[in-house]
Amino acid sequence: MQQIRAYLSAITPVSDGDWEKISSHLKILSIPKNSVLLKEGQVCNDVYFVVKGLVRLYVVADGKQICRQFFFENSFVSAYDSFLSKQPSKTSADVLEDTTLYYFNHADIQYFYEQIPTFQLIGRVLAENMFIKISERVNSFLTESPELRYTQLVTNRPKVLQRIPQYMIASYLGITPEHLSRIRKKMAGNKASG
Amino acid sequence: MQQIRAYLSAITPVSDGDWEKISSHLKILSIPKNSVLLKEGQVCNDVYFVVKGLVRLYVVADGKQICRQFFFENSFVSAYDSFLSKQPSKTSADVLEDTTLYYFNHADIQYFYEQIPTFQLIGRVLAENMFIKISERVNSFLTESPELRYTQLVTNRPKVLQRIPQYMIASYLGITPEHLSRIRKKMAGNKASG
DNA sequence: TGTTTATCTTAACAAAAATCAACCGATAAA
DNA sequence: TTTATCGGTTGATTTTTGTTAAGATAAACA
Repeated sequence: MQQIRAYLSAITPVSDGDWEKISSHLKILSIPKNSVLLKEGQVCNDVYFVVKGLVRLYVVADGKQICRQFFFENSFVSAYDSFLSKQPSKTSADVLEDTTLYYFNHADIQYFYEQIPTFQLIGRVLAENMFIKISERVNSFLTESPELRYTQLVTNRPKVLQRIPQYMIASYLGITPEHLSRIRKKMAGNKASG
Repeated sequence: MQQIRAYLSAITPVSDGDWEKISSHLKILSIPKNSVLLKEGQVCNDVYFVVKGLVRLYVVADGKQICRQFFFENSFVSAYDSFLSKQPSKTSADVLEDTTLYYFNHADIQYFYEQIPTFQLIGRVLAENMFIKISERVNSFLTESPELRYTQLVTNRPKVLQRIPQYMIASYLGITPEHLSRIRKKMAGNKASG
């Protein structure tokens, strides 16, 4: 639980009183690998904080699951568009390992916004940070080849390589598993000869 | 200027006193077609509101300009990642028509956050909305073909078609101008025969 | 342990998209 | 008016990526 306080404190100081208000609303959830957190069509009513394990957001297109993002320990995750708009989510969520989460719901957060003056600042910075991260993802689709996107992933997010099956990484990169396999083969060859 | 007040009031009520504080910091800028607003490598220090005309954000890759987004009348625009982080921007900005803008800088916004309690809420909602919009763009790259991305653009953002040259739209969709031309030809054919 | 299932790789082929180059039409400049 | 220039189109070709199908590896499980 102190992980969350530390996370929020990095944005703005959290007093003991404020933390009491927040922590008293936190619920904990431990679920095994492959458990579903949110199904497409449901309204997302919760924001999760990953303590242990890993959450995946994905969309289904042409019957295939396409991974939007992976969230590891010490990060917040939600189908935030659905959460904010209260519209049915196009995104689904599940966990790829045995996972422990803290979470709070829409009403909790409304309460925080009303009762904790600095929580507006926290909410803003969290949204800003999400925006910055996803902006980089758009940039990578616009300016980088799949091969470069993969090498960037290797250097910037090694955890993804270590903990997520390759066919899911392929969908995250916007390519087929077969194509990613070829990219890896090609890179291995280059590395050996160069 | 009332456009801005209306825009913000749609998020949360803006009192006369708050509006006085905000509007007294607004600066206006009228610039001709093709003027540069921000060059790659500069730190973005301003947030603009488009009164008339149209702003383009783009990145340069392999010597080519690739359009990230277009902003028409009645919208806020900034290289927001650079603005927030105060790091040199990878994104450039210019105007594609004679354009009139209101703008305020980083210090102005800090002042708003400190002096106007509800401005934190406004900043949060603006960031949330930007996040939701760009999320849809990521989704479109992950799940849609270039042809579908184009047809979606035709139906959802006709202004883009009307006011922006085709080769820029192509880069926005992540394809070459030649390919977009072929997509259009194919669609015109389908329409005639279907 | 052996057996099943999931994941990854490989190859042959097909489709999609990029590249290269020529050309057309409209607009702007001389 | 003539001449450049720019944006768009088209065709031929190459490159990239997807599809299909088969086999290899490895993990999960009885």
